Amino acid sequence: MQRDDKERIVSESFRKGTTGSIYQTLRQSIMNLELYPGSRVTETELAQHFGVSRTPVREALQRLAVEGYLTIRPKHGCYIRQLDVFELAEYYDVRVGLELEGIALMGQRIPYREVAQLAEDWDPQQARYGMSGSEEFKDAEELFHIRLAELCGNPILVQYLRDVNNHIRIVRRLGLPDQDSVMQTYREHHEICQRILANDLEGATVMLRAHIHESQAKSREVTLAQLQMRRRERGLGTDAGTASATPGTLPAH
Amino acid sequence: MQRDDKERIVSESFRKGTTGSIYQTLRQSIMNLELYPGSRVTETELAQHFGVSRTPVREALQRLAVEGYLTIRPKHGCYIRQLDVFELAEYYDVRVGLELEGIALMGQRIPYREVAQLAEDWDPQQARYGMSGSEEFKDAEELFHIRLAELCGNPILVQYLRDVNNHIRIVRRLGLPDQDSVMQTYREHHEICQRILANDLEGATVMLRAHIHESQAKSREVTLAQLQMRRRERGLGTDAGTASATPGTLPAH
DNA sequence: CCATGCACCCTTGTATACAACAAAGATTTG
DNA sequence: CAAATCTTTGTTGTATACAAGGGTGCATGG
Repeated sequence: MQRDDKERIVSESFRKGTTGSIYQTLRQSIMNLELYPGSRVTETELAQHFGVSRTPVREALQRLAVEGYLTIRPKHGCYIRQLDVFELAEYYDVRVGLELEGIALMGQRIPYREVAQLAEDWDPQQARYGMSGSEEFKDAEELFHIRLAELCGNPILVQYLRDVNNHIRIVRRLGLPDQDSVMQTYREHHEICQRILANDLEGATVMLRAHIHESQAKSREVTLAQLQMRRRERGLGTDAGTASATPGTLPAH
Repeated sequence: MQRDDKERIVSESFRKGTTGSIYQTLRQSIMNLELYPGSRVTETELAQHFGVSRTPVREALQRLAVEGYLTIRPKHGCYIRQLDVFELAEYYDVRVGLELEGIALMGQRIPYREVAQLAEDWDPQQARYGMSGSEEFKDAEELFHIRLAELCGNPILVQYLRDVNNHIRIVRRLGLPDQDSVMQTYREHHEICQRILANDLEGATVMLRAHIHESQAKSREVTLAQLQMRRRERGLGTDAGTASATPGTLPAH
């Protein structure tokens, strides 16, 4: 019937209602590292925190487990998924595979108009300097790659790319890029579009691959630094708070 | 902690227990087209059939929905996902992206021993003719691609490839290949390995791309034919049985 | 002091009861 | 007769009660 049921379900049925909001809140908390990787959460605990029964909490947790955000140890508890620098690097490589195939799929039928629009959006001349270091820039950066992939006309591929992005967004948001990085991103995005417009798909893929690999390298640094920092924080705090994620660390709803 | 939690969860926690067995059974039924695409199932119905309460059934359905095997219309029912030839083609293209990146990731560190083993397994000289048209051959064919991908050393990529395979396995099993197709598969698999061993990654990717595209084309024919056939069956049968999947169509447990 | 077995507690897994909502059909009214 | 509304029925969404299993700590014996 529809091509992207997965996304439909997410937005329509899961985002509304008790289960959906809990799922989303938990996912955000994991993303923001408010729920520290490796810490344990229990269904009862979360149910009390959200003021609902265990049922919707359980469903949200099940879903998060399927999607890889946490691990359910049967009859024992849920553990927030660990950040693993190697694993994150692997996600970046998957990104490369998907995005490059996206370019390749454009083949001869290049959607010039849309690519030109993207190129314009990322014209270094028009770079809004206020965006450096902001969340807004991170979102825009991620969106560029999604948009580009969408132009290949393969919704399933985009769906997978979104999934990959969900997993690396945690670290993607950690580092605040300096002005130079922002400008470089603008240049690279712009150049990639230009290559596509010039029918040089080969050149575009080479650039895109390099571009993602740069992000990969940066993410690696940032992750290590962040983990170090958090670990130090934990080391200083009371040891009791580290074993289980206290409900207080979750945002009030 | 571990790299492939997703797979771990599947095998450890989901496959055992009530929820797990129901999940697996339903998934199989969907794969075998025993639950016809588009038909509706209800939680109560399935619970009665399996002799359990709605809870485990519900969890299994939720999971199948997240994984894209069915669509949950809120407060209305679950619909088995439609087979869509365009969508299937898209999954094949994602496969291309992932598998090709897998080859690329081997880079300079080619695991010669393992590739050589694969090449030997698919030596056309040793082709077991009895396999033609058998389920065994389909499994082996799918496994070849997984094995090859595993050699790139990126478990996450393999995980995604497995997910893609889960979605196209439905149609992959439909057509029974003739002797010629089997031999051709042997030759191509063998040749791809040889290229890799000769350090000709470029050549290997070209071949692999063509190889998958052939499967894609075949799957397209087979799907169309199968859907036609099933539709004719449905047209002949009682119309009552088509609206909802009767429990009788599910395998006894 | 160490190993081993046991008991308790905590957490998940399942069953059941109830509430809310949507769709389809009956009924009423213009 | 048609259209709109109300009712009824079926289905999912949530809450709660109970069952089962595993982990930890303690006691006990060597």
